[in-house]
Amino acid sequence: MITAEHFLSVAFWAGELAPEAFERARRGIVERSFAKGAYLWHRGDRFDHWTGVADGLVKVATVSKTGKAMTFAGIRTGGWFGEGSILKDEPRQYDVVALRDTRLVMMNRATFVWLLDHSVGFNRFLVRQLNERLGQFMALVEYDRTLDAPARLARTLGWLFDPVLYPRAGSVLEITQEELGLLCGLSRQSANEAVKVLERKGILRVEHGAITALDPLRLQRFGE
DNA sequence: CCATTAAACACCC
DNA sequence: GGGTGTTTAATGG
Repeated sequence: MITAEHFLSVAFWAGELAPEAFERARRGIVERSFAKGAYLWHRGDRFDHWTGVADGLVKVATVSKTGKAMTFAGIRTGGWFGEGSILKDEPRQYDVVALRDTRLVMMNRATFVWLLDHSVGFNRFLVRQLNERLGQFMALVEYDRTLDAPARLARTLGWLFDPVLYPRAGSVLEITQEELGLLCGLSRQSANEAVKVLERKGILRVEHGAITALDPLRLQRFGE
């Protein structure tokens, strides 16, 4: 179980819950740490928790039958994910890997279902999040075939600066170019090159181990 | 061939 | 020490 302050600090949507729902949610959450490189779960696992990133960075990916790696999303501190498997009560569809040392907060299924049945605030949050994700996945369709390296990196970054998914995130993201490469399927050199192209275009600023988004909206739509 | 990447190295926060 | 910029050799489409 986690404290009320901690809950509020890792779940921006917790503020939308009525007192009873807030308390139920808090009691249904436990925290757990994962080392860099560790799998939070594999495709096919039964993992009965809805999950938030309290601190860290995580990659949601799969490998196709032909062996091709495919990244669906990166989740940074403050992000919540995995509601699909809980809602449908089915095994995980994707692998999830910690790209750096990461602390997770995990809500058990019974609590999630109770919130779904009793909390309007929780449902509003979920609908908003699912709708936003839908938009991202539609953008993924053209991602692989038609976009060059800078455009792919820009969009990957755009998701990490999504104001609906990360309303308190601000414009600075602590991320290394190696981690960025892992997220969008580029080598470190290519990620470095792509990031400099985008800096020259004035839509972001590169710092040591961090990226500042000067224009988050243009990041998401880059290459359109 | 050309493009990309892994590996190795030297800087610098 | 970890992250970054660059070179070089290997790799693969």
